[in-house]
Amino acid sequence: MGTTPRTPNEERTRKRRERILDAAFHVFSRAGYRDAAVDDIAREADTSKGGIYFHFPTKESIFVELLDSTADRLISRVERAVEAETEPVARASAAIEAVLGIFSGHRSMARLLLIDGLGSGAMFRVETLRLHDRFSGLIASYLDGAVSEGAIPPLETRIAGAIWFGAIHELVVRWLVADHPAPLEEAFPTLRVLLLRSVGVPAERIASIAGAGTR
Amino acid sequence: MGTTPRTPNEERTRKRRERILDAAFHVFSRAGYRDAAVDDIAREADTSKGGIYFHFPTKESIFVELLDSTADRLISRVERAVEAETEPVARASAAIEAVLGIFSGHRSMARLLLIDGLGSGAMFRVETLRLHDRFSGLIASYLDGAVSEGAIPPLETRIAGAIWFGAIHELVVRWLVADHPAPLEEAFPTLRVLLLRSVGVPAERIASIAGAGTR
DNA sequence: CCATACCGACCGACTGGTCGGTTGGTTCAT
DNA sequence: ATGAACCAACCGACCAGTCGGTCGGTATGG
Repeated sequence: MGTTPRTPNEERTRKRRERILDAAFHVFSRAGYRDAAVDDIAREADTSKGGIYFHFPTKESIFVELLDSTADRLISRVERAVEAETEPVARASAAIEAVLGIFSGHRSMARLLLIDGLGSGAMFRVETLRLHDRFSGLIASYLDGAVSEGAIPPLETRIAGAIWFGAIHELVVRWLVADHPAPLEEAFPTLRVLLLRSVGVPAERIASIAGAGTR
Repeated sequence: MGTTPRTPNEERTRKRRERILDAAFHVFSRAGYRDAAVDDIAREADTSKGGIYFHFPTKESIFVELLDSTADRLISRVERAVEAETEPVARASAAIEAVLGIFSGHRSMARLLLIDGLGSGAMFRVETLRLHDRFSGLIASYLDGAVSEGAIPPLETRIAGAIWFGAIHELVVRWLVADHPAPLEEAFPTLRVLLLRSVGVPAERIASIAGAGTR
């Protein structure tokens, strides 16, 4: 699509942008949006503030682009993991596991996505909530599938999606802020059981999926 | 206890502090911590910046004191609501309802407690997480009670507490940020069913409590 | 009853520093 | 040589915290 480097110059520009975004990612996830100075990003990207403002109109635009592309990547990875399963409850379970696994392997990504978004200003709150919506919408769609296949009783899947997301969010945030790394996957079995039970998956079914999912 | 006003001067000082805290509460919950200038608080409290710095050492100290006292009040209100019930599952249900009800009636309190805390800086993240801990610890203790009375099967109540808190948190944050007020209590029935199911409360018991709780 | 001294509470101008964004000039590939 | 890419220096706004000074009330003592 738009990724074809017509001239070497365009390629160079693309590389530079990428480098700035990478640096911004690191600085933001280390210091948070407010405390990250554009000069810091410039230093980390081996460029200058002016150089950055040639490629991006505002500091905010860097952050938004970073949030969006990161969320895109994350969601597509979850979707890919879920495609491996066919049965709706197993899909939901796979989604939970995928999210925890990805975050577990990318602490700073998690930090950026889940904590810094709410960082400051109405602007960001809206942006971050859009992100929450994408996730919980994804979950809700799996739950809708499970309902229509009769795997679980009918329920307000929008609310359930939000609840699932909130539960996962809280566990990840705790893991992020805790000093002791305390492996995130450790909480997965309990989380899976609670979430599946919450939407009315029968106990036997949970047990059977548990066998496939945990090891 | 310490509330005896020895001299009229002490009383006056106490009043002044209180007035500053009230103003800070309003300004913080309107603008967020970072965007709230101490001058703004001074204006709202009908005093001056110097006046504020006579009573408080730093801007941060105002915020922390505000967070703590607000959380204290909130938690004690929840505990009082829960004391009315004796049966452990009903207690948990009452706790959920109480939290939603209180937040519903105090939007700005909720905003301050749940959103602005994560606002900025590691300092605050720690402070806010302490608050999350208090809540989810409270929930965990109710769940422990339910487990020991045999009302629900054994489970990792710490994790379950975090999950419950995360679920509630997410719903409240959505309600806070949404433009349309969309009554918070509306989500309560779904939330209660999902949370109670998640910890293994039998369906009949949930139904019986539902009758007592919703109207 | 008044005058002097004193003090806690309070004020607002100022300081020091930070940081987003701009600008005018320079480098470099083509 | 020409324009895209880049840079260092700079600007202006903002803001937490400080400081010298004011003021209303209270205590003292004559």
